[in-house]
Amino acid sequence: MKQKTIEQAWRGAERCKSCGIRHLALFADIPQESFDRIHLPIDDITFEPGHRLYLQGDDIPFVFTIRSGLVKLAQRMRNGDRRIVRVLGQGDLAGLEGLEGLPMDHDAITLDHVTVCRIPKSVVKSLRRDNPELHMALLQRWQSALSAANTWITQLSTGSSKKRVARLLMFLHERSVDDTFFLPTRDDMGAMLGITTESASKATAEFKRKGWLKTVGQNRACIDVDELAPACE
Amino acid sequence: MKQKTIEQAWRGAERCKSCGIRHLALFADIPQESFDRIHLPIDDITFEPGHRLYLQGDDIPFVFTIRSGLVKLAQRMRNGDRRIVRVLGQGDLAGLEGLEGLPMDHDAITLDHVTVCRIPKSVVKSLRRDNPELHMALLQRWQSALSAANTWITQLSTGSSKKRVARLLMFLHERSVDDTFFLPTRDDMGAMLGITTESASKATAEFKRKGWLKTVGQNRACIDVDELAPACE
DNA sequence: CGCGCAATTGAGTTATATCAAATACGGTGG
DNA sequence: CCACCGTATTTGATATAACTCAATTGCGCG
Repeated sequence: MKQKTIEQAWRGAERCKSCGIRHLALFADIPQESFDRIHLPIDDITFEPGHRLYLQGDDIPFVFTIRSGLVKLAQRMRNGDRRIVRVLGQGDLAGLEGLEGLPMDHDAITLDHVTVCRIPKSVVKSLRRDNPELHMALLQRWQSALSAANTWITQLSTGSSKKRVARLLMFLHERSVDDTFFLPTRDDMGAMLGITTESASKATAEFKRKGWLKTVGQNRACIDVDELAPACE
Repeated sequence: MKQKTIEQAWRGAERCKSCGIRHLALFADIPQESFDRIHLPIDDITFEPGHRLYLQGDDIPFVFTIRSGLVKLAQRMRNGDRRIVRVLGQGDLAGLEGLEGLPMDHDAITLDHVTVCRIPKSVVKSLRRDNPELHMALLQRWQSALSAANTWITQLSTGSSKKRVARLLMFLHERSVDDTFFLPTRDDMGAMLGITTESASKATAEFKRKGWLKTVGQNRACIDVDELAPACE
């Protein structure tokens, strides 16, 4: 269970100006001049799969923008069961509740190789003071997180196990940049869908047998959307 | 299917100053002077059970603060299934996504008798311009909505049907002002928990037989918390 | 009193969980 | 390079829980 972290810190907000996903990122509409006033460290960091950005109960002084890769948000319950409540992808924000001074109510763990921007709370707060654009951006992030949570409930926690797996595959497919996407372990799939590992495996295996799902390399896959769509209901 | 609405509009924001749940409401920390500058209509409205505040797809110019009673948020899926994604109570906000100019992604329907404040978007926006307190309040509402959504997934969409019902009863109990609380129809319980009406009924009936749940009048009930807690796991 | 709706209950079916075993796979060390 | 080992996945058999369908009961209201 060794966890090695590869950190490639770029120290400095000037990188934000030329950010490749700036249009998706938190500071999308912030004018250049605002950046010039920042001298606080915004780090660009790479993590390998399984890295914990933060854990339930943590009180962290950062917000993370996902630049690439997937991050799972999981809650652990008293009895030891865990449930993945959401998966974040490119452009999503992790650790928003920290801005309100609240401890995290979930673990945030990388699924695959992930690059993030780690932004100190203080930067967000100081920019927020005089940038209505950032405010709007924050509210929009919050809103999209909420609507994603709704989707998670209606699409991924409802219906037969086969339907849930089919919908999860579509969900992952839609969020992918190329035609392949990250295929979670059956264990994680179960935790996302509220079913057992075995049920997730049986559904996945069946889709593979039918040729609707093809694995590519180790952890990636692609789907035949037209064939799989009916299975989503 | 006749819907009668009892509207008792109080026209005028000056009522906010003396609002009984001001400490819970959206404008909790807004200074008095700010209110004095508002001459836009904030209405105090009473609805009977089953009233639709808004429907999925609607584009409404209001935000609602729940003053009393319960409101269910439900999403309808293509195949006709519906799922209740959250229940709002005193102090919660409904229709937040309208502030971002988005259409509603769910229905908001009163469960019991409900009183709300109906606040025009324009009021929120104009107050937001120069009131950092309102910004904070909005962000906090959003955050608590998100954390409620997480709870909904981990507590009410996971485990056996009996566990889900038990957790729902605890959830409703905790949010009630007195020792009794609103008991939803078995149909709504099913839509909240992702189980069938019959399964909800069987669990409810069993708890009643065991004396852990007692119905009070038509739609209300109270529970023996100590007895029911173990059933939540 | 009887009507209509909601809740409850029961029997039979089906899907999922559970338990157990076999297989595939990647990484390690000889 | 290959054999081996630990882990993840797949598969199967069985038990159990939930769904489905149908009938009955209970209750408020006209």
